[in-house]
Amino acid sequence: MKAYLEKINAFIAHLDTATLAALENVTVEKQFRKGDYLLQQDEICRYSFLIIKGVARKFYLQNGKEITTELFFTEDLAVSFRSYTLQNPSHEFIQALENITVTVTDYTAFQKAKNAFPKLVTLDLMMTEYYTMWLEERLFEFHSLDATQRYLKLLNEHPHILQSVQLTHIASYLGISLETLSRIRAKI
Amino acid sequence: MKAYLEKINAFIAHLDTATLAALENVTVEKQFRKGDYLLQQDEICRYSFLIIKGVARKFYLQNGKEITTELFFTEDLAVSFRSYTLQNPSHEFIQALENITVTVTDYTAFQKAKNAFPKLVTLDLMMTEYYTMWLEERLFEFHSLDATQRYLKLLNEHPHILQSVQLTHIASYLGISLETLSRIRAKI
DNA sequence: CGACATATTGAGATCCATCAACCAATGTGG
DNA sequence: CCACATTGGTTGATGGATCTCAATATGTCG
Repeated sequence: MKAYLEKINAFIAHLDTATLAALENVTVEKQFRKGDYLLQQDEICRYSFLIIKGVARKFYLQNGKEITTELFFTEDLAVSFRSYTLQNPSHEFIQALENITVTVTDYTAFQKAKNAFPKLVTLDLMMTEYYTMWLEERLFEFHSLDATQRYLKLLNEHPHILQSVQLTHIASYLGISLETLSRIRAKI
Repeated sequence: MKAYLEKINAFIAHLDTATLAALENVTVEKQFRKGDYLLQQDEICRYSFLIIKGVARKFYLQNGKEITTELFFTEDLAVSFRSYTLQNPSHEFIQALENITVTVTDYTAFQKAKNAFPKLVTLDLMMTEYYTMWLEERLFEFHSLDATQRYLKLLNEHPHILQSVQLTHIASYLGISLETLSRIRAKI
């Protein structure tokens, strides 16, 4: 599946200059400071954020508790998918966990660019497919792995995660309590 | 989100005749009998199956046990997404749970049609987005709902499911044991 | 009817959550 | 620079949700 990311990057690299220019035209580089919100609940997700450097997370509130649903690392595209796609108010937040650098793409501008440059539709499709496969993988984890296995898999995929994401968020992301995570770690 | 399905149908309804013809050219109607496999493990998923009538399921094997990952009803598109997208061998099966009618679309033919008729790329994107939002919803269920809540939600979304899907498959789909499902049902 | 698949029920074990106490590191105001 | 609050993490005790195994019941179909 990592291979598919390379395919996407190759696809971008081989775009004609006009399409590439159109793509670059709708993106801006931007910085956020640790703790900043890239998106707040009830806002419409009007931008996608490609992480250049740093870590962010996506979460929502359930009875006042934060449920972390996704962690974003370098090369990940941070959006609230549903809000972005439907241009509806989001029930999710996106927050920088460190000072981060991102390239911001405006939804409306990108849609217009897609109309003018059809290859961008293909690109959009490929990126969506990639996210979809990732989601299926994550669903598999919840369906078939216990807490320890999920933690080990995460560690395996992101060996340096402990340096940038606190255990509270990791536990929430794994769908377990902080205490359980702590005990899992103690046992290893 | 149901609204998005309508948007997709409206999009299809308003396609120009040439594109529409191209779309119809790559699909065939077909029947399967109860128990038949639309896709087997290790096969490449070379077709998508739009369910016209009947019910099917997708599952994989884990230590010889069948884990049902998705149930397909009328208007659903039955594919092993990853296998279909990457044209890799599938680790999933797709099986008819009743005698079903589907429209089969050939992957390669559809890709070619997309090259000739760009609006089909947009259609593909929309359908993928729809599936993606569905996946996010399902992930939310695993992340935040207990077994009883998941069952009630499923019943609510598919009131007639008990007539066509046996409890064994429903339990597996919900990520719980058959016994637990039986007890949940007894309590209601 | 007999046979096989499907579902229910009971008992015990296991995983994980919750609540509470405690600890360590960090930061802040006086 | 110290006292103390705050945040993040650990550890212990207990209970609840769910699993597993086994026995029983209820189909369903040749």
